[in-house]
Amino acid sequence: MNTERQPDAVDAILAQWRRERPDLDASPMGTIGRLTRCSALMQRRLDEAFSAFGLSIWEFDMLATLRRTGAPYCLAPTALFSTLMVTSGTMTHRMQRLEASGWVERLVNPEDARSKLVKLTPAGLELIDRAVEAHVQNEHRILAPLNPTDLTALEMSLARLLAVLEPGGE
Amino acid sequence: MNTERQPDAVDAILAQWRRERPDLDASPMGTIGRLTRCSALMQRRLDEAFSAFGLSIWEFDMLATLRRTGAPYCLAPTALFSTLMVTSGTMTHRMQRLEASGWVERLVNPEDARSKLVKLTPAGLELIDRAVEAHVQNEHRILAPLNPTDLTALEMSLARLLAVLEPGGE
DNA sequence: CAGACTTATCTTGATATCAAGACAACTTCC
DNA sequence: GGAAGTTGTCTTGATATCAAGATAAGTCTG
Repeated sequence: MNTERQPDAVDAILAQWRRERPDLDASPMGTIGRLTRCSALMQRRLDEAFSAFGLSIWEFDMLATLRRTGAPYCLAPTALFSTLMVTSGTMTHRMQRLEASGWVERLVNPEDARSKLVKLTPAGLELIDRAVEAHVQNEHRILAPLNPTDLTALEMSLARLLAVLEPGGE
Repeated sequence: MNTERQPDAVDAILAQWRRERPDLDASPMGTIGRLTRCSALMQRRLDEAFSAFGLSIWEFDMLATLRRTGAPYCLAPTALFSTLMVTSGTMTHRMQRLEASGWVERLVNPEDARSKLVKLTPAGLELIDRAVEAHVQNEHRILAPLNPTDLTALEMSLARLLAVLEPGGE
């Protein structure tokens, strides 16, 4: 495998730390710095596709989570905020916004009166079905510059890292 | 290289999409989903180290950026918000907070009266020098479960992805 | 079945962020 | 040197987020 590459912004940061704090082994800053930066830049690229549908990232995530559970596209708030890694208070706010936009509705939960279920409306279903197509196309476009070998290596490396980071991941 | 692994949360999401939308090739969702999730989980792990010093992530990032530029630990606001990928308004707010905490001070810029330079105070320097040590140790600890081969592969994959995503990256 | 505990959600108050616009200080170009 | 354009920062107003606490509904035990 070819290991040559052009220096990037993170290399410059590492060089600064080597000069200022030669006592530290800052190598993990390179890995983690690139992870953070890749993720931030990726979110911006993804947002470009969502905004064409008038959706922000969190709106897309909410609707997509409901969509992929399958008919009747309905979940309890706890399932949503656990999956999406936000607090219950944030979820309350999000549900109110999406309900006001007409993309979800709240239903009485016959099995637990503490919950009100969240369900995609027909308009929400139609919207997310179109948006997810554009989203997947956009993702293909973003990753297109990577050749299949590099893409597979990236996939595998991230899976390994995720296994290390995932709560309960051993 | 061993390519076997246990299914993770992202695999489950991909399986849902295959069932619901078999017409879509959702494979990039796996890569990008893991990237996003790794980054989010990583931020939480990093935050644990910062909070021991009473610092939030953005406070650490600000002080560390000033620290690694070397003496006199002084930058113009534009250099800071460009590096840290936030808006100028956010930077104004951050500088006010750090100044109130006594970790930075604002100086007249002799070369450009539109700027007031931001500089680490002695207290800020002392704090970030301690915090960055703990931070680097923490990063080593987080990545320790990865063997050297996997770590190198991750590093290389992220560098390639960053080159693709970085504005002006070709 | 009643009290004690647990769980699911919502409320409240504080913050951090951005977008857009205001404004003053620089720079360019006649 | 001065008008016109550019740049660097701050202000304003709207949002999204979290932590911590409140509240109501479910569950468990004796």
